[in-house]
Amino acid sequence: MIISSQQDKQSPDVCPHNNTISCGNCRLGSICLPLALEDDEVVKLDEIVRRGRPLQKSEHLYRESDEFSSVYAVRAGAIKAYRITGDGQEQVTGFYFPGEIIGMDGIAKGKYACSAKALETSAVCEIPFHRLEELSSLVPSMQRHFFQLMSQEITTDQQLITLLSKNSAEERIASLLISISARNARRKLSETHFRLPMSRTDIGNFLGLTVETVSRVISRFNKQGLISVDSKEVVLLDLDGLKETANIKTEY
Amino acid sequence: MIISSQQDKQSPDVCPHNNTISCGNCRLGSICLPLALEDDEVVKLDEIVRRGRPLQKSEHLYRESDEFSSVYAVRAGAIKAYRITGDGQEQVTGFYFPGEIIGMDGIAKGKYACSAKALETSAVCEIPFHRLEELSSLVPSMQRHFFQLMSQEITTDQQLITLLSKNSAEERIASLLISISARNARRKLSETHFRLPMSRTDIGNFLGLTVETVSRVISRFNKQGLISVDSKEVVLLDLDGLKETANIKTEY
DNA sequence: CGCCTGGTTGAGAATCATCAACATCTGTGG
DNA sequence: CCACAGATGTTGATGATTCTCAACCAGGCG
Repeated sequence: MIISSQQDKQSPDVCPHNNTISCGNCRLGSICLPLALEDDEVVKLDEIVRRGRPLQKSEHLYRESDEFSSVYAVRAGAIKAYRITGDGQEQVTGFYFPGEIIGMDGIAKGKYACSAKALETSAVCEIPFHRLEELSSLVPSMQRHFFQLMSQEITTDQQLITLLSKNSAEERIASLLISISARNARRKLSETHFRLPMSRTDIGNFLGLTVETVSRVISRFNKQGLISVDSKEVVLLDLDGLKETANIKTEY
Repeated sequence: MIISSQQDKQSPDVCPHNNTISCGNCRLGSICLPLALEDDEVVKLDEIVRRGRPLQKSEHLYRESDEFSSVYAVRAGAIKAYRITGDGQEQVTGFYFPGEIIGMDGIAKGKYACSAKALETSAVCEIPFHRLEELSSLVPSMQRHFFQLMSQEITTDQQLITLLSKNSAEERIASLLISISARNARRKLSETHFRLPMSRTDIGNFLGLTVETVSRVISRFNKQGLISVDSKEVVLLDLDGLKETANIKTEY
């Protein structure tokens, strides 16, 4: 019932009642668990999930080379994963929205391969990995589901590889907007009106572009009437036109 | 004992005695299974692994959107994984050498997300996924190992993302050479003398460069005395210099 | 022998990075 | 409440890296 042992005076803007959320009644369930689990299996999952205090903006969930112990389901907000290159630059490897799982890169070596940082006030469900392994052994559909989640991460990464390798600045940025739009739609949010939680710099570091190029392209989309931008608020005015300029198979 | 029911007149250049190889005596075991399995567990694994006929050069192991059924351990040769982009270009997502596992991208959707094609005469061990799932449920260390393999694939992809996003043509090509060198070393082969199994075009499609650029950079490395090239045969003359040119944290 | 694929090399063009100036936003302290 | 500093974003001018187009060469196979 009381989750706040390590929480204390730290949760200014999240309703404490949220702590009573369980996987059974979480409205993200269908995204984070697209799988048909039996009721008692959901209960088992619930027992291992830890719902901690919310993360403030720019707070770290974990850091590169921290000891790996858990994967996390994003419950609210937005998280970016990034690594620092040999010469000190930041490579953003992904943005994670509610219903998505982060941290699976840590399993291989027992240390996280990326750092994870909140882009805005966020909440996550911590899933201790050794408990998840136990549960996966007992519940085949759980094991299957987790294999699928990891495989999904692989194919997502490969789409990004293709994007970076083959597509122009305009195509990359259009693709990102479409991806965010589609992920919003999955959560029953507007697929045309939303707020970008990340900075232009983050977008550039994700898409392999400089801030200036990101800014220019977004301005251009704005002038062309494809989108309407007010700092981080975006309206996709012409989703079809945007998909055309993205020039990729859009399935996400 | 007899594996060749579907094989017949098809294995011209592989010694038939190879068919007696088992996971227990495979000299790649320590790469493909870095994990301490008990003897009886290895036997169980052996029972589910299918060692089929060899693949001829440019033969497909599977194709994008084929129904997913198995992952494959490369036993000999080299395999490339690739996908075709919306506008018909080829994006190579990885090269797979003996001891490495290919096909895990198919788990998420039940269909392979890439095609896999032999770059030279190759042999693979087929591991039917549903059998692997069963075994993973029974043998915790097996489950753990497979989670780690998938996680490894994720971090490898993320390294490629970083390479594509932040590094110049020279850095990318130097990195690829170093990666191949390191993977050879892991297999107790020369880390300085080897044959590139893939074409210049494949390298370009992997690294997000045109053939011309690949060719030019390789010629330049040759002139600079970093390497010595004779078509596909490569000698890394100055591994340290190459690592400097690569300018990345080289861990693979 | 000659074709065809794969590879090399050159010249010019295009995209994006760099450098620089300036605008805007945020939050802090007077 | 305003002023200011620092961070973040925008816009412009210039330049470098890489792509494109084109010609040419080499080797393998019918």
